[in-house]
Amino acid sequence: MTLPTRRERVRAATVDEIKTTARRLLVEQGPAAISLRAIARQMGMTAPALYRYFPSHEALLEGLCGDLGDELVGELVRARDALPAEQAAARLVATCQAFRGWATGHPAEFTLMFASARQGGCADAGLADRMGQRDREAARRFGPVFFDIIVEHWRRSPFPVPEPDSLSPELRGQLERFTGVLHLPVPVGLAYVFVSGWVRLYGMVALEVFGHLDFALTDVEPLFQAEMAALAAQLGLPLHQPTD
Amino acid sequence: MTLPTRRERVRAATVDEIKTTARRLLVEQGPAAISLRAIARQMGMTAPALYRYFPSHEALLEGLCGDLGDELVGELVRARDALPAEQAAARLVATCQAFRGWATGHPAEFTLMFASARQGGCADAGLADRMGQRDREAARRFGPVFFDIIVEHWRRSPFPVPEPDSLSPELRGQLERFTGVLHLPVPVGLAYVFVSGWVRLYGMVALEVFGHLDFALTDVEPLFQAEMAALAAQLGLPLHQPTD
DNA sequence: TCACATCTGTTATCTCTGTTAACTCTTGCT
DNA sequence: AGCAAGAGTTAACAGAGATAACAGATGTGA
Repeated sequence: MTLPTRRERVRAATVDEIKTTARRLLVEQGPAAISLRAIARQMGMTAPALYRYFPSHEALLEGLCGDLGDELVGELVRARDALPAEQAAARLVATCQAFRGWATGHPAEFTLMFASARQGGCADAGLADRMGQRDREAARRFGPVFFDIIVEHWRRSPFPVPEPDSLSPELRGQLERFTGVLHLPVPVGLAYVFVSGWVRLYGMVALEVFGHLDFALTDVEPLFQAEMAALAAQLGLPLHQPTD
Repeated sequence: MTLPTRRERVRAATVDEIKTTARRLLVEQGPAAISLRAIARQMGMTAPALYRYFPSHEALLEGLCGDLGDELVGELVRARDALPAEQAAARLVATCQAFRGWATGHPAEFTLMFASARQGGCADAGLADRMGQRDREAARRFGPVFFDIIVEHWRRSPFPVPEPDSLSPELRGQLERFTGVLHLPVPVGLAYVFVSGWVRLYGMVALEVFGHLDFALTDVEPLFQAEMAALAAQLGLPLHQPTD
């Protein structure tokens, strides 16, 4: 654990400025505007200089996505810790609202992080690299945040979850492996509640940000509140949502 | 209603070949490979010739998305009509499975259609144009397909839906406007069931295609079957899913 | 203090992209 | 036959990512 040298410090600062500039271009002019030349121009540099900091344009975007992920996780944690640990259900709802708030407040960033095709599963395994697979661990980092809160709530005040027998063997096996990896002594039904809820949360937020709900709704807020109320009820805590 | 002239026919055929070629490039080499020059090369033409058929690269992608939408809607209708109209709940489940099947079978196409940011709602109204807003009516076309089936099922065998009073005034107002536009004499609760279900379906399929579920599941199929069973149960018809 | 090596930036250049203008040839109609 | 519209070409421009070769600055050890 040695101190960073002076060079390392200015280098880190430059890396940070590059990503900040890239993000400003993303927000102000869209993803297509994140070009090495534009970034360099904004910084008073020339494009090839950026290759001293990132090996490629794609690597720069990955770095940006990493920062965005850190920021989003920070928002979620902040929302969680704003409420006392005893009110775990309220914490979960607040964290969900923070997730939606960040996504709708930063649609360009959300799209960059979440709207890329999967890694495997295609007929051609290498296809994902050619498609915009930015942050392979985007959801890998946010899902667990919610799961942790759910587990914490369930420990404090257990609520009914599906019985193991009510799940198909294949699904139960996968969910058991998931909870097993995390070394958490919780019922599989809780994992199912989590995954099912994560699907609902992501679906609603993504549909809203991508504008795929405005064929029916002009404002997603009421629907979101209703779903949050349903979620709270499912967690055994009928929550009267604050009309913020 | 006049017959298409010979010129119009060969022109339509060329337009079709352009979109087919673009799609092949998309599937084989990713979205970045859909360049005018690559398309023209594959067709034995030069790039500027394509401007006789599409005013811009973006317009070409929009046209492609339109075709993909037609294909997907066709798949959904085919899945629906493969079952007798009396089994409306089974029809709905089959249509959902067709949706997932097409999305997972055509991840590149699905991403192109559904993973673009919204039109309005940004601080800057013109931002959406700079972001990849391809088919503004993508979801606008698929949602209603599912809603029609739900309405049909509800007419044949009404199942319990949320009471109007259980919905917040804002949400109820929006849902009433939605059903009102469609001139369908159905309860608002049915619209809520639809929107909520559409969120779950889209969320699950998008998470699967984008690879954002593999932190917990290696195969989404069992989860999907479970959710379909839950959906069928909600519709008043406990459906024993076929172990395909 | 001097010398050497590393780091950070430059310019020049390559191939590729979307796009436009100007031109040629073919097709179809009068 | 003649003429206009359509469909294709080549040439060119600005901008993209990426690489190589070069120029100073920075930091380190003799």
